[in-house]
Amino acid sequence: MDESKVPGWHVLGSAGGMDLDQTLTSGQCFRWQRQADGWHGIAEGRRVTAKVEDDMLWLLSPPEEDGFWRHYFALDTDYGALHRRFAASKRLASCVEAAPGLRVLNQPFFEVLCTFLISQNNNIPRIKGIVERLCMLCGEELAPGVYAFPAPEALATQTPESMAVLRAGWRSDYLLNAARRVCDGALDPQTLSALPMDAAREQLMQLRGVGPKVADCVLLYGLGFADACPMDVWMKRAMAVLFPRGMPRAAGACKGIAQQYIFEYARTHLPRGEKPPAKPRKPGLSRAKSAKGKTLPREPEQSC
DNA sequence: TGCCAGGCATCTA
DNA sequence: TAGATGCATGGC
Repeated sequence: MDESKVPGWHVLGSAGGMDLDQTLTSGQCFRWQRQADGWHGIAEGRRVTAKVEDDMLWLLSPPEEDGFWRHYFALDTDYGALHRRFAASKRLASCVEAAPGLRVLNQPFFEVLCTFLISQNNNIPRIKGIVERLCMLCGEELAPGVYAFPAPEALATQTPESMAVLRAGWRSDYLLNAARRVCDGALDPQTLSALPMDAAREQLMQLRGVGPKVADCVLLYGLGFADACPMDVWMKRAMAVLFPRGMPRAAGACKGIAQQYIFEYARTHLPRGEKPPAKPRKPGLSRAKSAKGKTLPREPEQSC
């Protein structure tokens, strides 16, 4: 037996201040569970248990998968340096203070696409439930009762009838269509990654069920477009973090997303020591929310 | 029990 | 073109 393939606890590397609780509960991923021995997760057919001790990231996984997880956890991004730069901005410093251990994960494209299609007009507990049922329906069984996220080919063979068990509502059609577009080559992550970000966003939005929000999440989490965060989106999210008064019930999730956007925006847009540009003035949030009287209250501007 | 959710497509004025 | 509405389901 090849000993190198035996899963065992080992150090992947310095955690660099990463906090798994903050990162894995921020709403960017949906297949992690906290258990007594650490965080249990599945990505791209790989199972792992992860924990941070003394700022070292420990994994219980086959060592040959270390490269995958190093990329997944973005261990090569120097968040310490980022945080020092953020200190120049009151806004960013507030976000860092709220969740200094938050990191943006690099997740598999198809998993991100599907989970964020599921996320629309939905809440996180239910999103997780639908994702788990989807994996049980057509994902590979990695261990008794443990399923990988479905491959596009496996999902594409499903039907609206077979998808009914997901209880995902109209989102099932979006999932089927997305899987089939990936399978027929019309949607290819490598091609998308090679495009300029705006072109990649435009192509994603050709997909039924993908609007600006879902497209940006796929660009950011699933395609490595770290700057998939237009200024107005960034500022909307920042508002939710810095001015929580009047936030809807999902404030926790909103905060997580806000911080992720802020980190990535600042990382790619702010030259060292430079202040972020002024916030453009925009009307409130989405039309639908305004119509329902759920618009976040506007707050006075803060200079950064 | 009823509101609302990490949107989006479609309809209407 | 902007605003309104409906969509399926379940968490809270």
